[in-house]
Amino acid sequence: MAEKTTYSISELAKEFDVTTRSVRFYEDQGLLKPSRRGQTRIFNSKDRVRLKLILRGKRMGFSLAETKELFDLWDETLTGNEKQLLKMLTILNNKREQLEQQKNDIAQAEMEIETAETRCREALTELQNRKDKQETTERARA
Amino acid sequence: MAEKTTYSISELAKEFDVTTRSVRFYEDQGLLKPSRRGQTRIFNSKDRVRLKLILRGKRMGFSLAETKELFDLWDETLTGNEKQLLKMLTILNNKREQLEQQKNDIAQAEMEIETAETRCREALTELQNRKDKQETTERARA
DNA sequence: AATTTACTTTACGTTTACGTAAACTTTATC
DNA sequence: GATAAAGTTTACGTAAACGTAAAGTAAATT
Repeated sequence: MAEKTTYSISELAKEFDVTTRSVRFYEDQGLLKPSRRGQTRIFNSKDRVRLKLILRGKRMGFSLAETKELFDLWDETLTGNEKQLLKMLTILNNKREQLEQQKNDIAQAEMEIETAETRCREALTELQNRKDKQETTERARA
Repeated sequence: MAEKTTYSISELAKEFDVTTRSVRFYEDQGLLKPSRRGQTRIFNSKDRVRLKLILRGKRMGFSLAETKELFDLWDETLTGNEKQLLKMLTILNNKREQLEQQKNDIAQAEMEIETAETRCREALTELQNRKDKQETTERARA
């Protein structure tokens, strides 16, 4: 079972549930660099990985520009001298800190969700109790 | 040391490092509801909490509209009937799933950062080795 | 009293991330 | 060979989240 190595625009769009418009836009912004057969775009597996990263970035609140910056930097790094490599290391550390912040945010949010849920359930049983009580008084009157 | 209960717009802006413009915009969009003394906005601690939540939401990739929806829903829930409460519970579950997704995203990102860092370090020692080698050959020639 | 400082409203401008329509070409299918 | 299906470019439109400028008010300071 060989790995598929090229993709059409609609294949990628379908797989990641985005519009072809979006994919073209990402190319326009320099985030994807498909080759061409005639006019038609041909995406390879590197493009596919990048698309995945773009979307994950979005979910994490990154702008396309930020994601592009990362891509570019990484490309530079690969061909890079010592300075580039060191720069990349500091950037990676920054990203790490960002991720820590996000983990804290998520943990907080989870706690708040639990609190909210507890309150909801309490309010529900409260309502339930009142209903029960009303029913018994009604029965008493009968 | 009593808790501070009211805040000016600039106090809040400074504390959370946003512009007053943003704070006014959030009010405009119905996310904050400060009272007034004359024309001047007076924010209470509930507003302060909400501002904090707004910003955390942003870091987590939520739009203002989404955050507002949550605020509104929670307000309704507090005064709410059974239907509202049940609706809130399902929404809380959805949020939980979103958070799970984000945790996965973060975990992935962390792994990729580690990989990237490793490659960087390898490339660096590689460069270092070449430099050392060159120096020794130079010394040999002397 | 004059000025500075902090606020206010109104309103137009800007960037990001696409949507949508129009008009055209290439490729696949009957 | 006609027609549909998928792809293309060009270009204008839009919603979100503010920035920024203008012009005025209120409160504090000198």
